Amino acid sequence: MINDQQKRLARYAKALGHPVRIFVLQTLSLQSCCYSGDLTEILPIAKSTLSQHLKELKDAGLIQGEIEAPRIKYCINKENWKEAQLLLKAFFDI
Amino acid sequence: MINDQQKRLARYAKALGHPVRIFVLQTLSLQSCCYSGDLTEILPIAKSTLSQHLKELKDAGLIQGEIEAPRIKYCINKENWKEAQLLLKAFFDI
DNA sequence: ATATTTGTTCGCAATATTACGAACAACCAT
DNA sequence: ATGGTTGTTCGTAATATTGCGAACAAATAT
Repeated sequence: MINDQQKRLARYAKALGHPVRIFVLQTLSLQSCCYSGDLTEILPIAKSTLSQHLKELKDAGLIQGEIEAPRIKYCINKENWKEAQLLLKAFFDI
Repeated sequence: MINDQQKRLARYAKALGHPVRIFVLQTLSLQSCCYSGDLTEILPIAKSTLSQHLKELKDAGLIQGEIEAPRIKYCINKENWKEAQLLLKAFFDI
């Protein structure tokens, strides 16, 4: 009934469905990458909460983390970012 | 910290974050309007569940309902649809 | 070895989401 | 008036989300 494209689009949209995650993605796409600590300094939430939001974005495939001990460098997952962009574009240009 | 645009974008994205709601919006934008009953016939969910999803989309401002007794005609809310489109476009074209 | 930095995981709580069936309200037709 | 159609609302249940602090793990620095 509901196809895979619709499910993937909904999955991406769900990941975008929180102000903090929008902010994180905007930050990442403006400066290509950043560290979790950079975000903790700016955002008025506990680091454990931020960690959950980052996990949410990771699970959705929109970002990826690279260990740069002792920190973790987060970047946009360009491939999936592109897919989300295309799915949303197709959706709105119906 | 987090501005109004980011909140509105997250609000729209959240509304798009379920396959059923994606399907409903696609249907509505392809045929401009439709009745709730049309969707109930196609979708494998209870009518009360569909009603909840429609309410969700209405609360987010993406659709609007017009009484055509005894049915209700649902249409895209073009103004807010446009806003969502522009916010998402700006977001991905960063 | 010990302490510091960085970020995740755990435990908990409050609230939201998703889903269903039954009951209800509004309107039309007979 | 009685019955049929349409869709919402209510009650309930299971699960997910959001958020915090404390505890933990991994690596570096002293």
